[in-house]
Amino acid sequence: MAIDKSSFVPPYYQLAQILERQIRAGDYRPGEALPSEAELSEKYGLSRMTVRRSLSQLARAGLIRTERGKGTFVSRPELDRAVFVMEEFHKEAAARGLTSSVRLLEARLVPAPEKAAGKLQVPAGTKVLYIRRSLLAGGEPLAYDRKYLRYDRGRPILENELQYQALPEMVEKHAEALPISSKMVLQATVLNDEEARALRVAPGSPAFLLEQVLLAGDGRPVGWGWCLYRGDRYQLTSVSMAI
Amino acid sequence: MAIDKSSFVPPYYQLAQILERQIRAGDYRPGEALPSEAELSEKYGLSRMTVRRSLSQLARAGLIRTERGKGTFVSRPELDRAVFVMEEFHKEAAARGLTSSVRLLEARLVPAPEKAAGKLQVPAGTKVLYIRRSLLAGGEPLAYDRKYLRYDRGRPILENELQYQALPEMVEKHAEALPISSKMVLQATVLNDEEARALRVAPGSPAFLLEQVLLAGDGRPVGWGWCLYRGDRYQLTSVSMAI
DNA sequence: GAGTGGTCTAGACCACTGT
DNA sequence: CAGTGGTCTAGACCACTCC
Repeated sequence: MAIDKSSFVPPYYQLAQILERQIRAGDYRPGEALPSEAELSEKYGLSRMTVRRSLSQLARAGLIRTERGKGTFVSRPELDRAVFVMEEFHKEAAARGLTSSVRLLEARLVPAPEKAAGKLQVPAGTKVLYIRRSLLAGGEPLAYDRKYLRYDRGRPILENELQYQALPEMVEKHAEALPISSKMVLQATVLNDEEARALRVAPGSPAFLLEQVLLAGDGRPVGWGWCLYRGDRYQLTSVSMAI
Repeated sequence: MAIDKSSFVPPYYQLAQILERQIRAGDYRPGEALPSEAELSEKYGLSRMTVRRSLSQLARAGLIRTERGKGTFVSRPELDRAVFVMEEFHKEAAARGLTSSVRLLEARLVPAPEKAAGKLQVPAGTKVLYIRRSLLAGGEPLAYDRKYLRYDRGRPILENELQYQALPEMVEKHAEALPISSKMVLQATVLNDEEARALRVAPGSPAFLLEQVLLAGDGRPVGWGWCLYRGDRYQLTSVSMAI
């Protein structure tokens, strides 16, 4: 096992692959130390910086862990730990080979209800933009989205926009500050009558409840809402860190 | 804004923080180019390698993106994208300040039912280890776990172990191959009578359904099962990439 | 051709853990 | 003390993009 410097695959990546294979094959067991950076550097004819790049890649993937002054050790795999990634709606539908569209059910300025006012940090009763949308994938409803957005500019809302734009762009156009980050909470729930009707399933059906808060660059909340994903059509798959 | 080389914070990290602040403050807008690596190197008195380290940190966090031959650009924030991390049960309970424990409800060798046999890639009827456990947090059931594990060694099962050990260690001791990775699928569901009884909630209550497949280093399945998390006691929170 | 990011090197100094 | 990983440098060559 050596490094092919004429390959298109850069040496740091080749070494990372070699070490990963050795770890997966059990040549180095969990808890065991890998050769030191100096030894790897000497053995594979690479500079220490390049060796370190390979190792940091494996460390990011969770295969190894380094301890200053001691060495580099194979990690015990964290089998009961999982990472789930939820992509943007249209992107995810496209990845699954489904046509996706958004149907605007309602969009108007309303006095903020107490809960929304609290989440948006505005006085209760402040005029905010309320939006209800149905997200369709493959012609069938997949999710039902309700959101409150701060709205201070006085720009007219174009229905056209709301139907085709993702939420971030809507907020960018109509809210007072540009959202720069979002905080989400995912829960399991069962649908009430109204929600079940919107999603064309039976009341009491399971669903994911995704609560979302949009934050401006200064940390102020710009939007808040929930999106319900049909339990029979939506699931999350754990991702494994790639090296 | 300059780099303090006498600080305990390494220069690459200081520069990453400076650039992050500037991006969040809107000094560089989404789509705009950052100064080139050579310019940053000159301006902050750092070598290009060090500048690159700062930039790759910001790129990993999703704030910027590099294009070879063109430059480094501020990313449009992906507000509708979320990453959820599910930690190992005991770790998560501890993080929430709850005592956690595991109650073994059942553990015996059974002929593999058809579905389990398929998932484990063994002939139907092969003797496999079947385990039912209740995961308690703060004295109350939080999750209900059922698993099938390949079992070829013939070692006796100690109840003791099953109650206090996480699944990976159990498998390590009792299955024929060491699991090295796991694949999980997360769904929303409603509980049937048996599951609701185990979790001490009403039938029809919402729950997360976590299906888990444990894989050996060579990719062969070693274990398969589902774990149900009470919807009223468990939720996932999106993590933002830290620089 | 000039400018960009992607990779690599050889050497240096440091802080830390072990003996 | 010798050995480890953590950081930094100055320079080099490359592939790519745009003019």
